[in-house]
Amino acid sequence: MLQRPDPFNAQCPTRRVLDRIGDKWAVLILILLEHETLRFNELRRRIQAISQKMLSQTLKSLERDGLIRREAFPTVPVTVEYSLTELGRTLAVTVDSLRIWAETHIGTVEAAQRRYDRGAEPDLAETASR
Amino acid sequence: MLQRPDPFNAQCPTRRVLDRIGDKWAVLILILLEHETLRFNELRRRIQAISQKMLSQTLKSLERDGLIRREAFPTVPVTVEYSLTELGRTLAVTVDSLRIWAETHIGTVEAAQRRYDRGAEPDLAETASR
DNA sequence: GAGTGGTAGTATCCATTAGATACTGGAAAA
DNA sequence: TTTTCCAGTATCTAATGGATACTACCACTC
Repeated sequence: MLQRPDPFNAQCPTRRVLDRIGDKWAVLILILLEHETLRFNELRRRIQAISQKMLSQTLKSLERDGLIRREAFPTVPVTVEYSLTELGRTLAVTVDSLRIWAETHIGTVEAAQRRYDRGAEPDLAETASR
Repeated sequence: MLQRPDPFNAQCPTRRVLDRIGDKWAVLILILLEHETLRFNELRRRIQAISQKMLSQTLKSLERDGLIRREAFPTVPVTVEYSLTELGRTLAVTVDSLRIWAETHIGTVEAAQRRYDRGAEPDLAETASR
């Protein structure tokens, strides 16, 4: 390893990986595939408001990164199954903790948003001096 | 709580929260602020290739969500410090595990990409039949 | 036997978004 | 005196995301 990973350097590969992970559709797909194998249109129905194009694109990227496996069965019409690879499984666990965080703290976040939108200081009227 | 959180429903608030979290700039900012308080231009220098506009926008969203705190000091020129709130700190820990995942598995991901780009099956030449 | 719906996508176009660039205004450094 | 820094905003353009239509084949309904 030539230099230690630095995701804040735009050229560093870990940055590219983080950018991929930090993608809303990728996150949702990983979470969904964590517990079951799903087909293209099943994924589409589950992830509301995703377009076919984005689903197709995101699946392709995830496959390229070795995170998911695509298997096509020569049925009529063709059947395509998507599942996590071992690598993908390790990431899915991590990513799922984001979902858990969101579900746990959604109330606090929404309260903060209301406070902010009501037009004032988020916590205290603090504009300290130096 | 009227219904259980479902991030796959486009209307569910947890989905909106996940979308916010699943944002590459937000992820990087949270990781950076986990261990220190930083000012606007310091953040900009650290996060390579972020534009002022996106930094400004992302900071505003994170502040609105109650994840970071913005403090302005009436110096000349004005000094603005950004730090995590308690809520933000809980998220930063989770998000940082993404960075750790990326740094740990970057080699495997890059190998998978090379294999994929070399034009063939990612793992085995498997096109099973049914 | 015509129409509808399902399979897994691709192609195209347009709206939204991200990014590049220039600008603010006052002070300090070169 | 020109440049630099602070923390942004404003504007314009390039890239991206999303809506829609289409493929080709088959099953099912009417």
